[in-house]
Amino acid sequence: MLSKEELISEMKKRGIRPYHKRIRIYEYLLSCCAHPTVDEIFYALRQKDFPGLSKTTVYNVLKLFADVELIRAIHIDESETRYDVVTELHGHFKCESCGTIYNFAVDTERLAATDLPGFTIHDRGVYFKGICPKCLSNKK
Amino acid sequence: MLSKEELISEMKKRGIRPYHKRIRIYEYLLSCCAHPTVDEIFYALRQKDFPGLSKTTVYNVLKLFADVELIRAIHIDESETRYDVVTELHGHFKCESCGTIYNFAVDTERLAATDLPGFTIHDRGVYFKGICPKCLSNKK
DNA sequence: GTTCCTGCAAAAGCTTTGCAGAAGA
DNA sequence: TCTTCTGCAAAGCTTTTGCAGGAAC
Repeated sequence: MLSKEELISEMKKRGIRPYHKRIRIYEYLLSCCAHPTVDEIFYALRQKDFPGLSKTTVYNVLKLFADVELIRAIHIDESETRYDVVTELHGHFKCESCGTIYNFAVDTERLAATDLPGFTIHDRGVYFKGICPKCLSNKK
Repeated sequence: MLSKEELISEMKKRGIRPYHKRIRIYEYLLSCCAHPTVDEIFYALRQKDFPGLSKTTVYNVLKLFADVELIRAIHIDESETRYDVVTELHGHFKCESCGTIYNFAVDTERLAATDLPGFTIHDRGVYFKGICPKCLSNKK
């Protein structure tokens, strides 16, 4: 977990200004181990920090963060964009029962070696869907 | 490429009725090497075969096909669902410049072995983004 | 003081739903 | 005939846009 000063220098490094709300949204993304939707971020911060927060601002900030590659948008399913702080490559598993998204390790070497001659790759995503162990045991 | 009879038996095998429009939509998906959006399918078929075709019908049929796993929905990007006939596992590369989606081979064995103990996996997707060779050479 | 952000409201996609009429079995 | 599908219109969602007021530098 980065300190507030590190968050700020991380933003400045990427050429965006460390406004108060941006910092809180970034902090929330880092502290929240899940992969929140815009709604989750919006309601959590409005309740905790900014009663007058607008959803538009959340959209604006997330879009800005994604543009400077501070975060990554995840489109594992239709009709809900989720966000993830950028770290090393990993896969996302979405449980079709409870909706939770889990991270898992992927073999970066192997994935990098796939047959795309002459292609410039900017982004790689690995998405699995199924049922998580928690939901499987609940059904029994 | 499957014959019409094969298409029909493929549908019956999965418990759905081989109506005329369903067959044509299925044929279109098989003949169209790209990964069409609902709009592409809709306009192509309305022009060629069914002047009175409704977009609702296209949505309905695609949803039905996906439910019986005749096709697969691809969510590589926000705001546009694309469709792919189900074959063996492969990756999708979306060109950020021209929007084309290319297939590529992925190492199924390796992907299957990732660390998800106790998870039931129904669907696996590998999505890359970047610039395709065609667009790269156009820029030069 | 000037620039840039925030937030409201409205608009813009894409997709789903409800229902009456039509087609298929 | 009876079931199931089709298509229109309207609604539902998420996300984007325009613009005025306000905060930051």
